[in-house]
Amino acid sequence: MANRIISIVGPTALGKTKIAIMLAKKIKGEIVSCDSMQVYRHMNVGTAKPSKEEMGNIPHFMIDIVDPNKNYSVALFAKQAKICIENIISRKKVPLLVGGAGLYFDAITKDIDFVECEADLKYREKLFKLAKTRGNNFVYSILENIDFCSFKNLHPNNLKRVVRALEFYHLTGKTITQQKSAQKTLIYDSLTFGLSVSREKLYLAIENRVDEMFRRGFVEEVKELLNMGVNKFNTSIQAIGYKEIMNYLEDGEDEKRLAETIMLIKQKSKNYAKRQLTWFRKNNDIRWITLQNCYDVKKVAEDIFLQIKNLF
RNA sequence: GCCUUUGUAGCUCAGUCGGUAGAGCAGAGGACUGAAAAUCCUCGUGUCGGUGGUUCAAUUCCGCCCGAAGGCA
Repeated sequence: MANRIISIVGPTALGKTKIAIMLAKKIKGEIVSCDSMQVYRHMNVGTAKPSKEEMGNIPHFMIDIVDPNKNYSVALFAKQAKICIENIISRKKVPLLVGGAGLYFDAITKDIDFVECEADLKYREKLFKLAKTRGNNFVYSILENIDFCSFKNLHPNNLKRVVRALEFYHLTGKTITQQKSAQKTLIYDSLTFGLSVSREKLYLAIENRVDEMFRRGFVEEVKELLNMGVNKFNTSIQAIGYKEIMNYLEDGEDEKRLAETIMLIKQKSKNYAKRQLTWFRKNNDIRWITLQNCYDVKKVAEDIFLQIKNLF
């Protein structure tokens, strides 16, 4: 029997973090963040990371574990998060997996088996250049004879994935398709709750959250990152908000452009929320909780508690 | 008051030498196995500002009206 964990997923800005903390207090839970950007240190405001006070005395894992000028990946996340979960279980506490990063979530709950395979940046670069000179279709066509299944599934313009599929074969001699089919049985049995609201309310909540981030010093946070030597090639700065503010700062500050930047960030966040929903909606194991009000965090925590209290 | 420019999709704008129109963004839906807050795919009928006129046919040409921007007085 797989180990039981509780998960809370859903689009950004619905209060997953707060709900998880409330729930953790009721069931002796410990939180494992499932977020691709909260892993970075010094990125607090823009990732809506919970503060020490908000965390209360609930232990949090997979937050602040890597410097923003270092590269991180799902594979590393999966490896480290599983260790965290094991430790929590061994302490007889309940692991609460919380976050909105779909692939990261699947990596844990579907136990994706990432074989040892570092990135080969030079090979990637070579393929990208090839695509530039000879076109996306040319690189795409290379894949046809190597991994026909991926070839069929990928679109030629999705260069990033086409290149990754080729890179994977280049490094391991196996195809991504072969890796996918070599699934193991699941280690964890996740009882997963998904949060949702009407699109209108979701978008409103996102706008409010972005405004709040700027009140809390989002711009200053980005400046500090730049001072630390973080640059546009770091994965961390690709987070929504960070790259936009970085562009804004490059041309000198100005009130009108700041307003435009804020608008842009709101827009990108909405686009992202939409993608998160697309990811989670296809997951049939999720128990959806439809919020009437985005700020009624307490009620949702109570609701989830009622559904799980008999399990522990 | 006069002159000029301008009014086309929710927004920014193309375009039609007269045969009722299309991009980007937004929006909606979808994909996703080592960058994933990334990357990518699909979806475009709108009184072409209003109203008269010319014409077989006007969003396109002409007149008038209304709105916007700029210039001259």
